Amino acid sequence: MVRMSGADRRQQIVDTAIEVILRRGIAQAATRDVTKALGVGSGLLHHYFPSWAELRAEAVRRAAQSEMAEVDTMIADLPASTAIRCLADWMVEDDDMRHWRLWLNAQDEAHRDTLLAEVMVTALRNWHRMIANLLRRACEEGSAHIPDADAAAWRLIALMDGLASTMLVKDAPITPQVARDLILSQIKLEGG
Amino acid sequence: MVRMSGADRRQQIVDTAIEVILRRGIAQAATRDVTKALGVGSGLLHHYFPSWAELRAEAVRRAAQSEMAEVDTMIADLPASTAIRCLADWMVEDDDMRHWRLWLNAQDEAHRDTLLAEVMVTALRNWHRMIANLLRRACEEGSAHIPDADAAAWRLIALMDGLASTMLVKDAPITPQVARDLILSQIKLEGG
DNA sequence: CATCAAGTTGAGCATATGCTCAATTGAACA
DNA sequence: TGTTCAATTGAGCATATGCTCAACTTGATG
Repeated sequence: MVRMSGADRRQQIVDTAIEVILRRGIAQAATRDVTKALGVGSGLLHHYFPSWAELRAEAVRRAAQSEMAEVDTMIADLPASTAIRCLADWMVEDDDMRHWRLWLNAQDEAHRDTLLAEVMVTALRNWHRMIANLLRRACEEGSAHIPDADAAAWRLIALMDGLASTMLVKDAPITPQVARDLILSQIKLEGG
Repeated sequence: MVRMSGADRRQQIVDTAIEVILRRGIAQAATRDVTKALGVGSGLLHHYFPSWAELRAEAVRRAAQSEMAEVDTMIADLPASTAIRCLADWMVEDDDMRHWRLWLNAQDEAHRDTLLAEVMVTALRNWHRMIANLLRRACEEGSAHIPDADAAAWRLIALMDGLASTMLVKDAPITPQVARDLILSQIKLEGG
């Protein structure tokens, strides 16, 4: 095996863990999947991460961060009203729902895993801040009248979570198209 | 071991499976937990159920049915406006969130398990019908003006799901009290 | 070139899980 | 009383997982 510096190897392991988790789902992903994908021995993984729980949490943290950053740049230069519609589209266009799968699986696993819980709470707060700010911007730009942007943001986030969770069930009554419409109608209800 | 008729034993096994699943969570519940709780051999379980997946699906189906029935009788004789507030309270008062845990875990597991997916889709449809009817009743009784009760019901269900899922995470920013307020404000937004 | 710290290995332990199957038990019935 | 068959047993197989640890390898350093 090629020899790497500690920092690089660590990074590479996290990257691979993200891929594995996206492919197999959090509950099904195992340390062996990661070491196999990297072609390294099992001991190497534990040399850098004391436990699978820690690696997993780190992977989810990084995945969540990069996803947030992606959306942030996507909507940064758009008028708020456009950005909001973009967000609804983006939620549905996620190919094969991979990112939603990651997010929802992680949320479920977080009910049992303290490390993951911390990661999810942080990510959740970040999403809330971003969406609440977006709603406030819409008000300032005159394209919306939302009395309580914080509450509205929580409602929107919960709605998206709930819809996504249902969409992922086979033959669910909620299709991506329906979900998108429900989100847009919710935004109208909020005063958008 | 006491000898039982096939039908009774089957029933008893499902009952015990529900208890075990409520206590340990779906992902953590194992056949051994059920047989141990019953004090029977492992073979007995597989004599009545071809696989753990089938028993598990049956247990979730029955749990969901009895929970729906419970709520149904709770709100049947109330005025719609009161019933709606009752529902919001009921969601939050679930002691230790056991039933939400079951519902959310099952939904997550349903992403991978076809049998569970069928159960969840049926349960979801039932909940939607019940809530949509409740909203329509509120309109008839003059306590609400909701243009599209079906869409409103989907939004409410998704909102509850999303809020519950967040609430279950340790140190989450959404407390039961906040969740209750968000649901009630959502109902107002819908025209209730 | 010798040394040494750090990267790396992988067999293997401990544990957990679903499920099988040959054997045993007991209740109902003739 | 004896027969029959469904109910029941439980050791054990196959598989999967996280993690350990003694040993090995390699690149940098003096």
